[in-house]
Amino acid sequence: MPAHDQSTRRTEQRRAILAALGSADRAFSAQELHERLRATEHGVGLATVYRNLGRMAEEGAIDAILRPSGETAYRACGHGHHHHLICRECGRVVELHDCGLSDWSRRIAAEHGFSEVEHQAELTGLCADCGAAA
Amino acid sequence: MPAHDQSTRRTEQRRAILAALGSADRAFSAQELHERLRATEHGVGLATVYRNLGRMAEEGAIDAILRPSGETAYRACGHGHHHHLICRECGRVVELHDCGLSDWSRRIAAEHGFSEVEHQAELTGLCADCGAAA
DNA sequence: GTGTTAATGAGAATCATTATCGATTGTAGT
DNA sequence: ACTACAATCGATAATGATTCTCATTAACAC
Repeated sequence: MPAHDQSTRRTEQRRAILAALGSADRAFSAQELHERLRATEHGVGLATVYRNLGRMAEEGAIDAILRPSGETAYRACGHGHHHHLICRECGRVVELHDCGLSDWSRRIAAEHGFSEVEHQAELTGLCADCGAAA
Repeated sequence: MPAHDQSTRRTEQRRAILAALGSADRAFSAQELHERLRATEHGVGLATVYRNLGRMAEEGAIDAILRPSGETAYRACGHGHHHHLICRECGRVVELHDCGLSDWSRRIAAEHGFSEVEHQAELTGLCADCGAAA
């Protein structure tokens, strides 16, 4: 009889990736994460890091943050709609669950005849530590 | 006697690029622009397209829009702080000079001890035409 | 016109990301 | 515990966007 399996498997690598993301309060690109994991016990292949980050982001398990440079960084986030406040010096990320854009977004969209609007926003600045150091 | 020149030169290519951008109400990636210019009178080299778009964006002459895929698209925009409302079907872009985010942004930043905050926001949706077609 | 030098263009190089494919390894069923 | 088999892995080739190289071209001050 065939083993009719099609669910997501719990692999050592996926666990390592989630652990690494979960223990940090900043976002990592696939490359950075791969580098970081290489130092630990069993390194994880680069392709595997990409695969898993991509999948997890699709499933909504983690958040994808598009950097100005064009690379994608990922972060373990709380669920639900939220935005990010990112320190452009150290990369620290603060989750903002208090979204004040819905009204503005809806109003603007209506004014221009747009439907099914979604908004995407990010705040960048210097966090308390980095701002003091400057 | 040395020709002590160091300002930006008015080249045929730069003019072509600006003209192509100015005549459209949507954003183009460097590749798209290069493709489009190849059809015209004198084509413009890909490297030149990249160089000029990059420079113009730096100088603030045009706006850079980061697509979800990671590529950068450029558009001739009015000056001053503004956001974009983009149709995710046809790519049409509407400039929003009415920014309702400054207060929200400042308040959030202050709450978390951040300084020198900047915000970046984009609205995506279906424009009147594309929304009707769906 | 002439000289200087920024700008161009064809192609090589780089960087992030994705695809390939044989070797592993979870897991359900025994 | 044992087996079967597809999901996953990992090394590496391939892709796609962007940047760099360098010889050639062309703006523009004189």
